[in-house]
Amino acid sequence: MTAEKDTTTRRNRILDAAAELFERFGYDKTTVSDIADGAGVSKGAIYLHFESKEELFEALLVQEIKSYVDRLVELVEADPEGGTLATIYRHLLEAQRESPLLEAIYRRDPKVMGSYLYTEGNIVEQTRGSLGFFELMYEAGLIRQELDPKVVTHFMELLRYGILMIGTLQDPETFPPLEEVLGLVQEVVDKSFAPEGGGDGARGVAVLKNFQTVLHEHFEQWERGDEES
Amino acid sequence: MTAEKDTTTRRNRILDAAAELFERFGYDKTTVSDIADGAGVSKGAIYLHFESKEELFEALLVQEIKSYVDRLVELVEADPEGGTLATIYRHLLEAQRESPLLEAIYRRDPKVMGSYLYTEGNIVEQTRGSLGFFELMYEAGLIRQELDPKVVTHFMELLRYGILMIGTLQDPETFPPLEEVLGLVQEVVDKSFAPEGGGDGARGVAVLKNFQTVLHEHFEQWERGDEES
DNA sequence: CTTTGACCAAAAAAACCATTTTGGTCAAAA
DNA sequence: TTTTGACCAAAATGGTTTTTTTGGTCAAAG
Repeated sequence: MTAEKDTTTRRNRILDAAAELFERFGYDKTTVSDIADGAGVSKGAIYLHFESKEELFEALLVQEIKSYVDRLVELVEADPEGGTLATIYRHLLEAQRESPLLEAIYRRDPKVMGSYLYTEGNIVEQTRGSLGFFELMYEAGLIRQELDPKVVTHFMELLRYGILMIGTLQDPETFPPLEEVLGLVQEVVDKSFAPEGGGDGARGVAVLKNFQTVLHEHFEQWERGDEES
Repeated sequence: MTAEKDTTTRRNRILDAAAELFERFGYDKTTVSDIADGAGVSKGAIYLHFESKEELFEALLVQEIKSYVDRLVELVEADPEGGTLATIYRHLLEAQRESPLLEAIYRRDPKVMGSYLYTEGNIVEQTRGSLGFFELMYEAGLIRQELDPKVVTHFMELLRYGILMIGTLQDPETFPPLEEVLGLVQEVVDKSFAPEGGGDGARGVAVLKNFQTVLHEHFEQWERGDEES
Protein backbone atom coordinates (compact mmCIF):
# COMPACT_ATOMS: atom_id res chain seq x y z
CA MET A 1 0.00 0.00 0.00
CA THR A 2 2.62 2.52 1.07
CA ALA A 3 5.01 1.02 -1.45
CA GLU A 4 2.45 1.30 -4.19
CA LYS A 5 1.71 4.88 -3.25
CA ASP A 6 5.39 5.61 -3.37
CA THR A 7 5.83 4.34 -6.90
CA THR A 8 2.73 6.18 -8.00
CA THR A 9 4.11 9.34 -6.48
CA ARG A 10 7.37 8.82 -8.27
CA ARG A 11 5.61 8.15 -11.51
CA ASN A 12 3.78 11.42 -11.13
CA ARG A 13 6.94 13.32 -10.30
CA ILE A 14 8.44 11.99 -13.48
CA LEU A 15 5.38 12.96 -15.47
CA ASP A 16 5.39 16.43 -13.92
CA ALA A 17 9.03 17.00 -14.74
CA ALA A 18 8.47 15.66 -18.22
CA ALA A 19 5.47 17.92 -18.74
CA GLU A 20 7.45 21.02 -17.97
CA LEU A 21 10.45 20.04 -20.03
CA PHE A 22 8.52 18.81 -23.04
CA GLU A 23 6.47 21.96 -23.03
CA ARG A 24 9.49 24.23 -22.79
CA PHE A 25 11.99 22.46 -25.01
CA GLY A 26 9.92 20.04 -27.05
CA TYR A 27 10.08 16.30 -27.48
CA ASP A 28 13.37 16.12 -29.35
CA LYS A 29 15.34 18.54 -27.25
CA THR A 30 14.32 16.97 -23.97
CA THR A 31 16.49 14.05 -22.94
CA VAL A 32 15.60 11.24 -20.63
CA SER A 33 18.43 12.32 -18.36
CA ASP A 34 16.98 15.82 -18.17
CA ILE A 35 13.69 14.35 -17.05
CA ALA A 36 15.44 12.16 -14.50
CA ASP A 37 17.26 15.18 -13.09
CA GLY A 38 14.11 17.26 -13.08
CA ALA A 39 12.23 14.56 -11.20
CA GLY A 40 15.16 13.92 -8.88
CA VAL A 41 15.43 10.27 -9.77
CA SER A 42 17.93 8.21 -11.67
CA LYS A 43 17.58 7.50 -15.33
CA GLY A 44 17.07 3.83 -14.67
CA ALA A 45 14.09 4.64 -12.48
CA ILE A 46 12.30 6.11 -15.43
CA TYR A 47 12.52 2.81 -17.23
CA LEU A 48 10.88 1.13 -14.26
CA HIS A 49 7.76 3.08 -15.14
CA PHE A 50 7.89 3.51 -18.89
CA GLU A 51 9.17 1.28 -21.64
CA SER A 52 10.62 4.07 -23.67
CA LYS A 53 10.81 7.81 -24.04
CA GLU A 54 8.04 7.61 -26.59
CA GLU A 55 5.77 5.74 -24.24
CA LEU A 56 6.46 8.23 -21.50
CA PHE A 57 5.49 11.01 -23.81
CA GLU A 58 2.30 9.25 -24.80
CA ALA A 59 1.40 8.61 -21.19
CA LEU A 60 1.77 12.31 -20.64
CA LEU A 61 -0.44 13.17 -23.58
CA VAL A 62 -3.10 10.76 -22.41
CA GLN A 63 -2.97 12.23 -18.94
CA GLU A 64 -3.30 15.68 -20.43
CA ILE A 65 -6.34 14.75 -22.47
CA LYS A 66 -7.96 13.04 -19.53
CA SER A 67 -7.52 15.98 -17.22
CA TYR A 68 -8.76 18.24 -19.99
CA VAL A 69 -12.10 16.47 -19.97
CA ASP A 70 -12.12 16.26 -16.20
CA ARG A 71 -11.52 19.96 -16.00
CA LEU A 72 -14.31 20.58 -18.48
CA VAL A 73 -16.73 18.59 -16.37
CA GLU A 74 -15.62 20.52 -13.33
CA LEU A 75 -16.21 23.87 -15.02
CA VAL A 76 -19.61 22.87 -16.33
CA GLU A 77 -20.77 21.52 -13.01
CA ALA A 78 -19.72 24.71 -11.27
CA ASP A 79 -21.67 26.78 -13.78
CA PRO A 80 -25.22 27.63 -12.73
CA GLU A 81 -26.29 27.52 -16.37
CA GLY A 82 -25.32 23.87 -16.37
CA GLY A 83 -24.96 21.74 -19.47
CA THR A 84 -26.43 23.78 -22.27
CA LEU A 85 -24.62 23.62 -25.57
CA ALA A 86 -23.24 27.13 -25.32
CA THR A 87 -22.06 26.71 -21.75
CA ILE A 88 -20.29 23.46 -22.42
CA TYR A 89 -18.70 24.79 -25.56
CA ARG A 90 -17.48 27.88 -23.82
CA HIS A 91 -15.92 25.90 -21.00
CA LEU A 92 -14.45 23.51 -23.52
CA LEU A 93 -12.58 26.41 -25.08
CA GLU A 94 -11.53 27.68 -21.67
CA ALA A 95 -10.24 24.30 -20.58
CA GLN A 96 -8.34 23.97 -23.81
CA ARG A 97 -6.60 27.26 -23.23
CA GLU A 98 -5.54 26.20 -19.76
CA SER A 99 -3.20 23.52 -21.03
CA PRO A 100 -0.38 24.69 -23.31
CA LEU A 101 0.66 21.11 -23.90
CA LEU A 102 -2.78 20.17 -25.05
CA GLU A 103 -2.84 23.14 -27.36
CA ALA A 104 0.47 22.01 -28.80
CA ILE A 105 -0.99 18.58 -29.47
CA TYR A 106 -4.03 19.91 -31.26
CA ARG A 107 -1.91 22.41 -33.10
CA ARG A 108 0.53 19.70 -34.12
CA ASP A 109 3.21 22.10 -33.10
CA PRO A 110 6.47 20.68 -34.52
CA LYS A 111 8.47 22.66 -32.01
CA VAL A 112 6.85 20.76 -29.15
CA MET A 113 5.89 17.47 -30.75
CA GLY A 114 9.09 17.12 -32.73
CA SER A 115 9.79 13.77 -34.30
CA TYR A 116 6.95 12.19 -32.36
CA LEU A 117 4.66 13.57 -35.03
CA TYR A 118 6.20 11.18 -37.51
CA THR A 119 5.79 8.05 -35.42
CA GLU A 120 3.28 5.48 -36.51
CA GLY A 121 -0.21 5.56 -34.99
CA ASN A 122 0.50 8.39 -32.62
CA ILE A 123 -2.01 9.62 -30.12
CA VAL A 124 -2.77 12.78 -31.98
CA GLU A 125 -4.77 10.80 -34.51
CA GLN A 126 -7.01 9.59 -31.73
CA THR A 127 -7.94 13.03 -30.51
CA ARG A 128 -10.53 13.42 -33.23
CA GLY A 129 -12.90 11.50 -31.03
CA SER A 130 -14.27 14.63 -29.43
CA LEU A 131 -16.23 15.32 -32.57
CA GLY A 132 -18.68 12.61 -31.66
CA PHE A 133 -19.63 14.55 -28.60
CA PHE A 134 -21.68 17.14 -30.41
CA GLU A 135 -23.61 14.44 -32.22
CA LEU A 136 -24.59 13.13 -28.82
CA MET A 137 -25.67 16.59 -27.80
CA TYR A 138 -27.81 16.73 -30.91
CA GLU A 139 -29.44 13.41 -30.14
CA ALA A 140 -30.12 14.63 -26.63
CA GLY A 141 -31.98 17.59 -28.06
CA LEU A 142 -29.45 20.19 -27.02
CA ILE A 143 -28.87 21.31 -30.58
CA ARG A 144 -31.76 22.53 -32.69
CA GLN A 145 -33.22 19.59 -34.53
CA GLU A 146 -33.68 21.44 -37.79
CA LEU A 147 -29.92 21.97 -38.07
CA ASP A 148 -27.45 19.50 -39.51
CA PRO A 149 -25.30 18.39 -36.56
CA LYS A 150 -22.32 17.69 -38.83
CA VAL A 151 -22.33 21.25 -40.09
CA VAL A 152 -22.83 22.70 -36.64
CA THR A 153 -19.99 20.56 -35.33
CA HIS A 154 -17.75 21.73 -38.10
CA PHE A 155 -18.61 25.33 -37.39
CA MET A 156 -17.60 24.91 -33.79
CA GLU A 157 -14.45 23.12 -34.83
CA LEU A 158 -13.59 26.07 -37.04
CA LEU A 159 -13.86 28.41 -34.08
CA ARG A 160 -11.88 26.06 -31.89
CA TYR A 161 -9.06 25.80 -34.40
CA GLY A 162 -9.20 29.53 -34.95
CA ILE A 163 -8.61 30.15 -31.26
CA LEU A 164 -5.88 27.56 -31.34
CA MET A 165 -4.00 29.01 -34.29
CA ILE A 166 -4.62 32.74 -34.37
CA GLY A 167 -1.95 33.37 -31.76
CA THR A 168 0.68 31.88 -34.04
CA LEU A 169 -0.34 34.07 -36.95
CA GLN A 170 -1.02 37.43 -35.35
CA ASP A 171 0.27 39.32 -32.39
CA PRO A 172 -1.81 38.36 -29.33
CA GLU A 173 -1.14 41.81 -27.89
CA THR A 174 -3.70 43.19 -30.29
CA PHE A 175 -6.44 40.77 -29.29
CA PRO A 176 -9.41 41.85 -27.21
CA PRO A 177 -9.67 40.17 -23.78
CA LEU A 178 -10.35 36.47 -24.04
CA GLU A 179 -13.20 36.77 -21.59
CA GLU A 180 -15.11 39.05 -23.90
CA VAL A 181 -14.43 36.91 -26.93
CA LEU A 182 -15.61 33.78 -25.17
CA GLY A 183 -18.65 35.65 -23.96
CA LEU A 184 -19.55 36.53 -27.50
CA VAL A 185 -18.90 32.99 -28.67
CA GLN A 186 -21.21 31.68 -26.02
CA GLU A 187 -23.95 34.12 -26.97
CA VAL A 188 -23.65 33.33 -30.62
CA VAL A 189 -23.71 29.59 -30.13
CA ASP A 190 -26.66 29.87 -27.81
CA LYS A 191 -28.60 32.09 -30.13
CA SER A 192 -27.93 30.12 -33.29
CA PHE A 193 -27.55 26.48 -32.33
CA ALA A 194 -29.31 25.88 -29.04
CA PRO A 195 -33.04 25.17 -28.89
CA GLU A 196 -35.43 27.70 -27.37
CA GLY A 197 -34.46 28.38 -23.78
CA GLY A 198 -31.08 26.73 -24.24
CA GLY A 199 -32.26 23.17 -23.72
CA ASP A 200 -32.22 20.82 -20.77
CA GLY A 201 -29.07 21.66 -18.83
CA ALA A 202 -29.18 18.58 -16.66
CA ARG A 203 -29.42 16.44 -19.75
CA GLY A 204 -26.35 18.13 -21.14
CA VAL A 205 -24.36 17.44 -18.01
CA ALA A 206 -25.38 13.80 -18.24
CA VAL A 207 -24.26 13.57 -21.86
CA LEU A 208 -20.96 15.19 -20.98
CA LYS A 209 -20.29 12.92 -18.02
CA ASN A 210 -21.13 9.92 -20.09
CA PHE A 211 -18.67 11.12 -22.70
CA GLN A 212 -16.11 11.57 -19.98
CA THR A 213 -16.53 7.97 -18.88
CA VAL A 214 -16.29 6.61 -22.39
CA LEU A 215 -13.17 8.61 -23.05
CA HIS A 216 -11.49 7.44 -19.87
CA GLU A 217 -12.30 3.85 -20.71
CA HIS A 218 -11.06 4.31 -24.22
CA PHE A 219 -7.67 5.50 -23.08
CA GLU A 220 -7.35 2.94 -20.32
CA GLN A 221 -7.93 0.24 -22.87
CA TRP A 222 -5.48 1.90 -25.16
CA GLU A 223 -2.84 1.99 -22.46
CA ARG A 224 -3.37 -1.66 -21.71
CA GLY A 225 -3.11 -2.61 -25.37
CA ASP A 226 -0.09 -0.40 -25.66
CA GLU A 227 1.95 -2.24 -23.05
CA GLU A 228 1.73 -5.63 -24.67
CA SER A 229 2.91 -4.47 -28.09
CA MET B 1 1.54 53.05 -76.40
CA THR B 2 1.96 49.74 -78.14
CA ALA B 3 5.43 49.51 -76.65
CA GLU B 4 4.08 50.15 -73.20
CA LYS B 5 1.34 47.60 -73.67
CA ASP B 6 3.96 45.09 -74.74
CA THR B 7 6.06 45.50 -71.65
CA THR B 8 2.96 45.34 -69.47
CA THR B 9 1.97 42.14 -71.19
CA ARG B 10 5.39 40.70 -70.64
CA ARG B 11 5.35 41.74 -67.03
CA ASN B 12 2.07 39.93 -66.61
CA ARG B 13 3.34 36.81 -68.34
CA ILE B 14 6.22 36.78 -65.91
CA LEU B 15 3.90 37.22 -62.98
CA ASP B 16 1.64 34.47 -64.24
CA ALA B 17 4.48 32.04 -64.66
CA ALA B 18 5.82 33.02 -61.28
CA ALA B 19 2.42 32.54 -59.66
CA GLU B 20 2.15 28.98 -60.88
CA LEU B 21 5.69 28.05 -59.99
CA PHE B 22 5.74 29.69 -56.57
CA GLU B 23 2.46 28.05 -55.71
CA ARG B 24 3.60 24.61 -56.83
CA PHE B 25 7.20 24.58 -55.68
CA GLY B 26 7.45 27.42 -53.19
CA TYR B 27 9.66 30.47 -53.05
CA ASP B 28 12.97 28.74 -52.41
CA LYS B 29 12.61 25.94 -54.91
CA THR B 30 11.58 28.22 -57.74
CA THR B 31 14.51 29.74 -59.61
CA VAL B 32 14.53 32.90 -61.63
CA SER B 33 15.50 30.85 -64.66
CA ASP B 34 12.49 28.62 -64.17
CA ILE B 35 10.28 31.66 -64.19
CA ALA B 36 12.01 33.00 -67.30
CA ASP B 37 11.47 29.70 -69.07
CA GLY B 38 7.88 29.49 -67.91
CA ALA B 39 7.19 32.98 -69.20
CA GLY B 40 9.11 32.37 -72.40
CA VAL B 41 11.51 35.25 -71.85
CA SER B 42 15.16 35.52 -70.99
CA LYS B 43 16.37 35.80 -67.48
CA GLY B 44 17.67 39.28 -68.11
CA ALA B 45 14.20 40.38 -69.14
CA ILE B 46 12.93 39.63 -65.68
CA TYR B 47 15.39 42.10 -64.24
CA LEU B 48 14.04 44.77 -66.56
CA HIS B 49 10.79 44.53 -64.60
CA PHE B 50 11.87 43.62 -61.10
CA GLU B 51 14.90 44.51 -59.07
CA SER B 52 15.24 41.12 -57.46
CA LYS B 53 13.56 37.79 -57.00
CA GLU B 54 12.26 39.04 -53.70
CA GLU B 55 10.69 42.09 -55.27
CA LEU B 56 9.11 39.96 -57.94
CA PHE B 57 7.61 37.78 -55.28
CA GLU B 58 6.29 40.77 -53.41
CA ALA B 59 4.79 42.22 -56.55
CA LEU B 60 2.99 38.93 -56.97
CA LEU B 61 1.69 38.97 -53.43
CA VAL B 62 0.47 42.50 -53.82
CA GLN B 63 -1.27 41.58 -57.05
CA GLU B 64 -2.85 38.63 -55.32
CA ILE B 65 -4.16 40.75 -52.48
CA LYS B 66 -5.49 43.34 -54.85
CA SER B 67 -7.38 40.85 -56.98
CA TYR B 68 -8.68 39.27 -53.81
CA VAL B 69 -10.41 42.49 -52.90
CA ASP B 70 -11.49 43.06 -56.47
CA ARG B 71 -13.00 39.62 -56.58
CA LEU B 72 -14.78 40.26 -53.29
CA VAL B 73 -16.33 43.42 -54.67
CA GLU B 74 -17.40 41.51 -57.74
CA LEU B 75 -19.07 38.79 -55.70
CA VAL B 76 -20.84 41.26 -53.45
CA GLU B 77 -22.11 43.34 -56.34
CA ALA B 78 -23.46 40.25 -58.04
CA ASP B 79 -25.31 39.24 -54.90
CA PRO B 80 -28.92 40.45 -54.68
CA GLU B 81 -28.58 40.73 -50.93
CA GLY B 82 -25.89 43.32 -51.52
CA GLY B 83 -23.55 44.63 -48.89
CA THR B 84 -24.90 43.40 -45.61
CA LEU B 85 -22.33 42.26 -43.08
CA ALA B 86 -23.14 38.59 -43.46
CA THR B 87 -23.11 38.69 -47.24
CA ILE B 88 -19.80 40.47 -47.45
CA TYR B 89 -18.23 38.20 -44.88
CA ARG B 90 -19.43 35.11 -46.66
CA HIS B 91 -18.04 36.28 -49.98
CA LEU B 92 -14.83 37.30 -48.26
CA LEU B 93 -14.37 33.72 -47.15
CA GLU B 94 -15.27 32.44 -50.61
CA ALA B 95 -12.83 34.77 -52.33
CA GLN B 96 -10.14 33.74 -49.92
CA ARG B 97 -10.64 30.09 -50.76
CA GLU B 98 -10.34 30.82 -54.47
CA SER B 99 -6.68 31.78 -54.24
CA PRO B 100 -4.32 29.11 -52.94
CA LEU B 101 -1.45 31.57 -53.00
CA LEU B 102 -3.36 34.00 -50.84
CA GLU B 103 -4.22 31.23 -48.44
CA ALA B 104 -0.55 30.33 -48.25
CA ILE B 105 0.28 33.93 -47.39
CA TYR B 106 -2.26 34.16 -44.61
CA ARG B 107 -1.31 30.72 -43.40
CA ARG B 108 2.38 31.65 -43.42
CA ASP B 109 2.94 28.34 -45.11
CA PRO B 110 6.70 27.73 -44.94
CA LYS B 111 6.47 25.32 -47.84
CA VAL B 112 5.29 28.11 -50.12
CA MET B 113 6.74 31.20 -48.52
CA GLY B 114 10.08 29.63 -47.73
CA SER B 115 12.88 31.93 -46.69
CA TYR B 116 10.83 34.96 -47.66
CA LEU B 117 9.13 34.62 -44.31
CA TYR B 118 12.37 35.56 -42.61
CA THR B 119 13.03 38.69 -44.62
CA GLU B 120 12.69 42.02 -42.94
CA GLY B 121 9.42 43.93 -43.24
CA ASN B 122 7.77 41.46 -45.55
CA ILE B 123 4.36 42.01 -47.02
CA VAL B 124 2.68 39.50 -44.82
CA GLU B 125 2.92 41.93 -41.95
CA GLN B 126 0.90 44.44 -43.91
CA THR B 127 -2.02 42.15 -44.55
CA ARG B 128 -3.44 42.88 -41.15
CA GLY B 129 -5.01 45.95 -42.70
CA SER B 130 -8.22 44.16 -43.50
CA LEU B 131 -9.15 44.29 -39.85
CA GLY B 132 -9.97 47.95 -40.15
CA PHE B 133 -12.71 47.10 -42.58
CA PHE B 134 -15.11 45.79 -40.01
CA GLU B 135 -14.65 48.89 -37.92
CA LEU B 136 -15.83 50.86 -40.93
CA MET B 137 -18.81 48.57 -41.24
CA TYR B 138 -19.60 49.25 -37.63
CA GLU B 139 -19.42 52.99 -38.10
CA ALA B 140 -21.69 52.66 -41.09
CA GLY B 141 -24.27 50.95 -38.91
CA LEU B 142 -23.94 47.53 -40.48
CA ILE B 143 -22.92 45.95 -37.20
CA ARG B 144 -25.18 46.21 -34.17
CA GLN B 145 -24.23 49.28 -32.24
CA GLU B 146 -24.53 47.63 -28.85
CA LEU B 147 -21.71 45.21 -29.75
CA ASP B 148 -18.00 45.89 -29.42
CA PRO B 149 -16.67 46.02 -32.98
CA LYS B 150 -13.23 44.85 -31.86
CA VAL B 151 -14.67 41.71 -30.35
CA VAL B 152 -16.92 41.06 -33.31
CA THR B 153 -13.97 41.53 -35.64
CA HIS B 154 -11.93 39.11 -33.64
CA PHE B 155 -14.71 36.57 -33.72
CA MET B 156 -14.83 36.75 -37.47
CA GLU B 157 -11.07 36.52 -37.66
CA LEU B 158 -11.21 33.37 -35.58
CA LEU B 159 -13.58 31.80 -38.07
CA ARG B 160 -11.48 32.97 -40.98
CA TYR B 161 -8.31 31.48 -39.55
CA GLY B 162 -10.19 28.34 -38.65
CA ILE B 163 -11.23 27.86 -42.26
CA LEU B 164 -7.69 28.62 -43.30
CA MET B 165 -6.02 26.14 -40.99
CA ILE B 166 -8.41 23.29 -40.36
CA GLY B 167 -7.46 21.61 -43.62
CA THR B 168 -3.87 21.28 -42.44
CA LEU B 169 -4.92 19.68 -39.15
CA GLN B 170 -7.70 17.32 -40.14
CA ASP B 171 -8.60 15.32 -43.18
CA PRO B 172 -10.73 17.50 -45.49
CA GLU B 173 -12.47 14.36 -46.74
CA THR B 174 -14.42 14.30 -43.51
CA PHE B 175 -15.66 17.89 -43.82
CA PRO B 176 -19.24 18.72 -44.74
CA PRO B 177 -19.67 20.59 -48.04
CA LEU B 178 -18.18 24.07 -47.93
CA GLU B 179 -21.39 25.53 -49.32
CA GLU B 180 -23.35 24.37 -46.31
CA VAL B 181 -20.73 25.55 -43.88
CA LEU B 182 -20.60 28.98 -45.45
CA GLY B 183 -24.36 29.08 -45.45
CA LEU B 184 -24.41 28.48 -41.74
CA VAL B 185 -21.69 31.04 -41.17
CA GLN B 186 -23.68 33.60 -43.05
CA GLU B 187 -26.82 32.85 -41.07
CA VAL B 188 -25.01 33.02 -37.78
CA VAL B 189 -23.28 36.29 -38.55
CA ASP B 190 -26.49 37.78 -39.79
CA LYS B 191 -28.45 36.69 -36.78
CA SER B 192 -25.89 37.72 -34.18
CA PHE B 193 -24.01 40.71 -35.54
CA ALA B 194 -26.15 42.44 -38.14
CA PRO B 195 -28.77 44.97 -37.14
CA GLU B 196 -32.47 44.22 -37.61
CA GLY B 197 -33.17 43.47 -41.24
CA GLY B 198 -29.50 43.08 -42.02
CA GLY B 199 -28.75 46.75 -42.44
CA ASP B 200 -28.43 49.05 -45.44
CA GLY B 201 -26.96 46.89 -48.19
CA ALA B 202 -26.13 49.80 -50.47
CA ARG B 203 -24.24 51.44 -47.65
CA GLY B 204 -22.23 48.27 -47.17
CA VAL B 205 -21.28 48.15 -50.82
CA ALA B 206 -20.13 51.75 -50.56
CA VAL B 207 -17.99 50.99 -47.52
CA LEU B 208 -16.49 48.02 -49.26
CA LYS B 209 -15.69 49.91 -52.44
CA ASN B 210 -14.16 52.69 -50.46
CA PHE B 211 -12.03 50.14 -48.66
CA GLN B 212 -11.04 48.72 -52.01
CA THR B 213 -9.85 52.11 -53.19
CA VAL B 214 -7.88 52.79 -50.05
CA LEU B 215 -6.23 49.41 -50.24
CA HIS B 216 -5.25 49.87 -53.86
CA GLU B 217 -3.77 53.25 -53.07
CA HIS B 218 -1.95 51.87 -50.10
CA PHE B 219 -0.21 49.25 -52.15
CA GLU B 220 0.53 51.55 -55.03
CA GLN B 221 2.25 53.88 -52.64
CA TRP B 222 4.04 50.94 -51.11
CA GLU B 223 5.27 49.82 -54.51
CA ARG B 224 6.50 53.29 -55.28
CA GLY B 225 8.34 53.54 -51.98
CA ASP B 226 9.69 50.06 -52.48
CA GLU B 227 11.47 50.88 -55.72
CA GLU B 228 13.56 53.70 -54.37
CA SER B 229 14.99 51.72 -51.48
C1' DC C 1 14.02 -6.38 -3.91
C1' DT C 2 14.78 -1.72 -5.43
C1' DT C 3 17.49 1.68 -7.40
C1' DT C 4 21.39 3.44 -9.48
C1' DG C 5 24.65 5.38 -12.87
C1' DA C 6 28.65 3.74 -15.71
C1' DC C 7 28.49 1.84 -20.04
C1' DC C 8 27.37 0.89 -25.05
C1' DA C 9 25.57 0.84 -29.72
C1' DA C 10 23.16 3.82 -32.52
C1' DA C 11 21.82 8.01 -33.87
C1' DA C 12 22.35 12.84 -34.27
C1' DA C 13 25.25 16.87 -34.78
C1' DA C 14 29.22 19.15 -36.25
C1' DA C 15 33.01 19.89 -39.23
C1' DC C 16 34.85 19.69 -43.67
C1' DC C 17 35.39 19.74 -48.49
C1' DA C 18 33.92 19.25 -53.39
C1' DT C 19 30.46 20.24 -56.50
C1' DT C 20 26.45 22.39 -58.25
C1' DT C 21 23.09 25.79 -58.33
C1' DT C 22 21.42 30.36 -58.24
C1' DG C 23 20.60 35.37 -58.11
C1' DG C 24 22.17 38.96 -60.43
C1' DT C 25 25.26 41.51 -64.15
C1' DC C 26 26.61 43.36 -68.45
C1' DA C 27 29.10 43.08 -73.00
C1' DA C 28 27.40 41.89 -77.09
C1' DA C 29 23.69 40.67 -80.29
C1' DA C 30 19.40 42.02 -82.33
C1' DT D 1 17.20 50.86 -77.73
C1' DT D 2 15.91 46.64 -76.25
C1' DT D 3 16.89 41.98 -75.16
C1' DT D 4 19.72 38.22 -74.44
C1' DG D 5 22.38 34.48 -72.28
C1' DA D 6 27.30 33.53 -71.05
C1' DC D 7 29.47 34.60 -66.99
C1' DC D 8 30.64 35.19 -61.92
C1' DA D 9 30.70 35.41 -56.90
C1' DA D 10 28.08 33.68 -53.35
C1' DA D 11 25.26 30.53 -51.57
C1' DA D 12 23.22 26.14 -51.36
C1' DT D 13 23.70 21.14 -51.73
C1' DG D 14 25.68 16.62 -51.30
C1' DG D 15 28.79 13.46 -49.51
C1' DT D 16 32.12 11.94 -46.06
C1' DT D 17 34.25 11.60 -41.78
C1' DT D 18 34.66 12.75 -36.95
C1' DT D 19 32.74 13.94 -32.65
C1' DT D 20 29.10 14.28 -29.41
C1' DT D 21 24.83 13.11 -27.63
C1' DT D 22 21.19 10.02 -26.41
C1' DG D 23 18.03 6.16 -25.50
C1' DG D 24 18.26 2.18 -23.30
C1' DT D 25 20.66 -1.77 -20.40
C1' DC D 26 22.29 -4.23 -16.54
C1' DA D 27 25.94 -5.49 -13.11
C1' DA D 28 26.56 -3.81 -8.89
C1' DA D 29 25.39 -0.98 -4.85
C1' DG D 30 22.05 -0.04 -1.38
